[in-house]
Amino acid sequence: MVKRQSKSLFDVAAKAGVSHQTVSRVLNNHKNVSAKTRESVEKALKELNYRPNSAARALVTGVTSTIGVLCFDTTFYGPASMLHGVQVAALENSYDVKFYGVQESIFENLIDGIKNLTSNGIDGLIIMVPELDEKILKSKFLAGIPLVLVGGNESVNVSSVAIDQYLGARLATKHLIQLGHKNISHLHGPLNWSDAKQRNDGWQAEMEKNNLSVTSVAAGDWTAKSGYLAGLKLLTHQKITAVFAANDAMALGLYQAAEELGLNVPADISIVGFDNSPESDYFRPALTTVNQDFSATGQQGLELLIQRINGNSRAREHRLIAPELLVRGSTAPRSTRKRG
Amino acid sequence: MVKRQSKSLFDVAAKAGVSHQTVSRVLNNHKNVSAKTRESVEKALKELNYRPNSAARALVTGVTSTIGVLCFDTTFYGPASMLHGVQVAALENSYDVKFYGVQESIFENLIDGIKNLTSNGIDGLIIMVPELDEKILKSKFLAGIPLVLVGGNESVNVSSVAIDQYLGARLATKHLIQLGHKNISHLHGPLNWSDAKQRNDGWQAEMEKNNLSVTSVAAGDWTAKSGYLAGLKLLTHQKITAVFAANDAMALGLYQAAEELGLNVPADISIVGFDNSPESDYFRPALTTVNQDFSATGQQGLELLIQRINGNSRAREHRLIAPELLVRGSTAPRSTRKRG
DNA sequence: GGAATAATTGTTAACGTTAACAATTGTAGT
DNA sequence: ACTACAATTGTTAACGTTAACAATTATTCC
Repeated sequence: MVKRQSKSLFDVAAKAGVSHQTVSRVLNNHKNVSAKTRESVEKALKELNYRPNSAARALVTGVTSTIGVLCFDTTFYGPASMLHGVQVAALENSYDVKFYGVQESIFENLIDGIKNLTSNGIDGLIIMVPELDEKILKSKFLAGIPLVLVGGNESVNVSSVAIDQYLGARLATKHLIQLGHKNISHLHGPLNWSDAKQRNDGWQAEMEKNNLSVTSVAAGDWTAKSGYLAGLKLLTHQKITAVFAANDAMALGLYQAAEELGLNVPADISIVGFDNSPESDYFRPALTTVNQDFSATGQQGLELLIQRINGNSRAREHRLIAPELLVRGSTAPRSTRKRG
Repeated sequence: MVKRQSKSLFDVAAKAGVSHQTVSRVLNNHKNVSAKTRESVEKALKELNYRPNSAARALVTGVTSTIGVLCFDTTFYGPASMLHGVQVAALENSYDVKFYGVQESIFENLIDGIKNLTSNGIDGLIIMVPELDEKILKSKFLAGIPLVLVGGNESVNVSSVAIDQYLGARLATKHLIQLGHKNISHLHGPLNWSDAKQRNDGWQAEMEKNNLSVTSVAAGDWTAKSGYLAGLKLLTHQKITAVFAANDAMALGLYQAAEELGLNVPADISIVGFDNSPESDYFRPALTTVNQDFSATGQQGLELLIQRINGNSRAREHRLIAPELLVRGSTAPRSTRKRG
């Protein structure tokens, strides 16, 4: 509780022989400060190693130059990269970033996080969690706070940026269909995650469009292990010739299961992942996957938030960033040879 | 610049029919508030949806309940996990976390980050970057700020927590030696990273202790790709029977190179990684690697920082957390059969 | 029951900054 | 030189909180 006493405007003012307000003017680049005074103030500023007290500034202006990020607490590649994107973008726009990570994206935790972040410490908030109850957005704690949803959740009344998961899933599925596959499983993530849900929907839509059955699904939890376990079950079904996994880690687990079952990827089984994690190009075979531009997402999320903070646009905006399919070595035309 | 006008203590006080100071007492759990007034104040607090203004509080107390984290801006598994560990620990101790990520850990960037973080907005600082010039720690901007180095850097005058990279590297190397390998390469990370340096030193020390040559080394940049490229060169040397890679991603790249060169892991080449990334157990073969307890590191770093903030201990403390070797499928006794 | 003391509440000041306005100084035009 | 106006500087107040002290009310003890 030792108070770190740093120099105040008054100290600088005394040294420069001016009033504290003049020092403030120099600091904030106001015009109407004569070159001479500006110079002597800047000299004093430097000599005293003055740094502004952000709390005092925030108190009087109501502006903190800090944005809050409510995110899910994980090191999964996808969420971590998105977070990273926001952070880089914030820095470029000289905003500070305050994080609050929830271990589970349930109502109470999210509200706690929002309460914490919004106690006047931030100018705006980015919410970036796997699932989001619409009720939360109506919370009184969010009243008046510029808000942007990044990474998956949507709501008519709130600006948002997301990568089009639905499209990504369709691209992946379409690719498999074009290779001649008909029995295509989907290994989805936790369906309470909006990303998982949308990838699942995309797969389903593309399959149905081609009159293919959507009965073969398995549930994973994003981890390689869950992919492996699901794979052991899925791949014993003779008919399955391709699996669309909802992320790269689970796809890796599938590789392992395929190997144990004596199946070759891609000769016997084609596999598509999602995320384009940096290692996926070095899986053997290299993984066909869906690339997402996480930094663009972060960048644009921040852009929208700054718009809202500055009140430049009254309208809500919803942006969707298109992902792209990267075809690599884990997918091949459906072979006619019998498995087993 | 729209000032979000929230309720102040005075609004609550008026509603409850007491003075603002009494409300403050209720908020801060002071004793000597009668049950009756406390109750009515709490009612008013709730009805008005009061939330304290942290800027005002910080201004008068000098305490922000926020710690700063200066870190390297990356999504590499190691650094990202460490960051995650700190964040979780901070939340548990009800500290907020402010991040500043540098793209390159050079002097100017780090000083910028320190300036930014320390402008009175934080109670203490955790520095967690790949390399750290001792000069930076002497910077006037750090004067008086509780400080802890986490994750690799050390300095006599500053508390620190790190995972013992040197020990980890020795464990990995020793394991290979015990399996009978003699020509053991090391694929190191960027040697300006203290972690990379220490892993390299550990490998070297263990090799020399056993009178083995330390001439076969290659340089990577932590990515799988760099591991692959290095592997193509390293593994063409007939004598090499084992490689210790400085992280898991590079080890994965080595797998790929080995495969292309027609070498079997582990029959022809044993490979050890470092990090125990979640996927490493599903590399084929599963990767023998060194596990690091990142969350413990974050936890203890925060613990030390809180000690310094509270002034409980005047002495600097240096903690080293022991990593452990996980033996999996990528290492095997040196085979006597000829390669090629 | 009255004094002494403890418990509770209120009042004023302070934190360091910016905003609003007032005062001063400089400059240009007649 | 004198007025009008612009440019520069200074003074005071305010942001919302806690700290320090003062004032009041309740309790205890003889």
